[in-house]
Amino acid sequence: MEEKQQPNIPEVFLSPYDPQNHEDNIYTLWQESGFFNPDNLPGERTEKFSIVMPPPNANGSLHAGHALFVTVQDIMMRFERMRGKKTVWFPGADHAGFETQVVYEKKLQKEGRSRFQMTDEELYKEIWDFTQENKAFMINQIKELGASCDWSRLLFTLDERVVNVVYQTFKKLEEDGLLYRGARIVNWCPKHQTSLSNLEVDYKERTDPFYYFQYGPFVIGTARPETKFGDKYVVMHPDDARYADYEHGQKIELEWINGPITATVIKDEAGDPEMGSGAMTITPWHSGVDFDIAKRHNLDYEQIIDWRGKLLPIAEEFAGMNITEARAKIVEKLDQKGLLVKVDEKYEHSVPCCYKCEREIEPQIREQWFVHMKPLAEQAVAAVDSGELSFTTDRDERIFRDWMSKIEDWNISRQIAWGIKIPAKVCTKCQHGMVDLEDSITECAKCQSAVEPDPDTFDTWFSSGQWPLAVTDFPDSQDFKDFYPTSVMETGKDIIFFWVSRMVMLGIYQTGKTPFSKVYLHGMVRDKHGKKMSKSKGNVIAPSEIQEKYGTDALRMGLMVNNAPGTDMNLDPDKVNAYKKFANKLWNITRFVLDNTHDYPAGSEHTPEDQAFEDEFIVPAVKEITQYMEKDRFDLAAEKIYHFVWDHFASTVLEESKPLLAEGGLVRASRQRILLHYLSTSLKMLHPFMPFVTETIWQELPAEMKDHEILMVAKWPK
RNA sequence: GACCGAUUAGCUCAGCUGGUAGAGCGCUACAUUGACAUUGUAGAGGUCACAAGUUCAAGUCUUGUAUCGGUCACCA
Repeated sequence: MEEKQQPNIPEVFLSPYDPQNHEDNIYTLWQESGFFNPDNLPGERTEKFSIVMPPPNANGSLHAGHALFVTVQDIMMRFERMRGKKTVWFPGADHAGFETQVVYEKKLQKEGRSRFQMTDEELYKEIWDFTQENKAFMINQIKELGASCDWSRLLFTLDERVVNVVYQTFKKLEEDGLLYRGARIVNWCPKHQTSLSNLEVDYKERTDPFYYFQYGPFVIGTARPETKFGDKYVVMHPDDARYADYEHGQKIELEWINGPITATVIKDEAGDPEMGSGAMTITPWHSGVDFDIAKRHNLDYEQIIDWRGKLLPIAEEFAGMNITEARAKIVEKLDQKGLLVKVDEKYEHSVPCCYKCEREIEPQIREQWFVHMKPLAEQAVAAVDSGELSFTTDRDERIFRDWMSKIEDWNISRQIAWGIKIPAKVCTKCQHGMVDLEDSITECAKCQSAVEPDPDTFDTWFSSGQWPLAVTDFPDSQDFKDFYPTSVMETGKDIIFFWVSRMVMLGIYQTGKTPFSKVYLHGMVRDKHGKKMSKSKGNVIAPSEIQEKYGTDALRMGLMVNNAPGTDMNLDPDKVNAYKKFANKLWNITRFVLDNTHDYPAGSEHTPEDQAFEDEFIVPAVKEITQYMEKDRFDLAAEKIYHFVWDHFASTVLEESKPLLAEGGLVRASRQRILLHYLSTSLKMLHPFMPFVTETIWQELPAEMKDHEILMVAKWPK
């Protein structure tokens, strides 16, 4: 009884583990050690291991998805660091072009302001200040998650180094004939006043009326009567027997919305005889399919709807109306003229919408920069074929190949202020575009007319696609030589096309090598019932709140255990709580071990029984866990360690040790040795998952137990 | 339209190359001045969606069916 009041343990173990008391200090310890930086790591390290962090958007606070990727990548980093590799994790922050501008526009709206009342320069300046503030906040949150990244290598996606790489690539694409500027159909968002890439368009299911109109001798169908003012071509399949009497190019006089017009018959394979009457009119300015037909036959095209979604003067009495208002009135007028044949009220189709505001996309023709993707995609696929690039699941590889096989040219121009300026001049007369990094071009190369700077910015993903190059400081730096290609790209499966595929293509394009040799994709983090987290549902789980309540280590374990890679995972606070208890279990195990080993005679040998015990249990456990780690099965490794520590170490080894320790002599010493070995092995294997509590305990252990004074760089057990 | 995934305990999910099922939470009973109540012990609860096939043996492989979910493409 008396002895219990003076246990032989550091005082800190007398009360339960409290994460709040230790996490900040431990992170400071790591940071001050300098070991986040590969140049400072102890020992000889030849094999390299590097990860480029997907830079979080500097426009808000971290969500559960961030917590997941930080955890997964930190586990990879800590594991490889302990295995003696020269490790570096490059952190970053993303200006996130359109995303951030949308966030900021909402903020402006709340304040009763609008981006359209400001100059681009004013807007840019305000968003800059906004992101810098968020960036600092966000970096702090990443640190709180325990991220062992090298902050001396932090990069922001608008830093000069990034801009330089992007400009060099832009120039090279032009020189290689892979870049063109042209008037093409783009996805135009009338609300955000910018074009979007195909990936930024969502298709929404709608049921709308579908109208059939008498168009001269033909019946044509449409869901969009408001685009039909300029339709003066009627298209049908060349083999459609119903229209055999009509010649390609034949002119037909007919009555249309605002009076008589002359229509021209066009025979084109795009006409689908199965669809409606088999005849259709086309609106090349506002439809991709129609645009292609018009190009094939060199037809005229004219803009019907303006950039804000209102009808232009060609609509005569309907000019200035927005399209939804005009639609009903146009139908009414055609009906009065006896040209409305019938209406199908239940026409189901999907319409393209802006992925941010859900407003319908209005296809428009606009001069934009495009990149020819096919040659780039071919190289990317070749890298997968050769094994230079691999995916952790076959499924992801198939998805990647499939997308590459039907890739289309990429519109990289955006009409937003918040982004990297496109370094180009545009002819004021013929619209010819010229790449101009030096800002030295003063007249059009084609027609010698005056030029002006291209007002547009790059699609964020065009610069993000070159992130591994910028981060490693392509082309001449030591980092580039040491760490490119990086070891693994770990990111969300939702951006495999947006980001991963573009990095692969542009990385190979610039260096001849894939930017990373392996792709590990994680799924979405959902709430405990598998529902998507959203502010409107009120089920958003903020990582910081979980950390405050259960500790960072518990959150990390909760995100890893029982969550197979690549699948969506549910975050349940009760599950996190289980790992808070686990951290405390480890804490109390340590308390018991230290209390019973203070008199351990250093260097004493095992009894044969204890040696056999070690061989039978510790050795295979370490082997199995290490194999899981090597296969990126952190979910299985975490669970295995959990059971090793709780069910085997605590419940079995420790309990069985109690009588043996009481025996004294060699039996006691041998058992002490086992307990110490179990403890240090457990701490090491658990460290990648629960870095804070394991390092906190490590700092309290006697020096003779450690192969390095900091657990983060201690040796992974064998 | 094309492709993909899922269907395992009350809930949310693991289960690798085939050998009669696991985790967390929840539930029941008992214990407890003991390293730890952020505990321990014991227990209830699953014909692993359905059908057929391969096999000595299938949650695990093959085929089909049903239900749910996702991605891509497209529509005059």
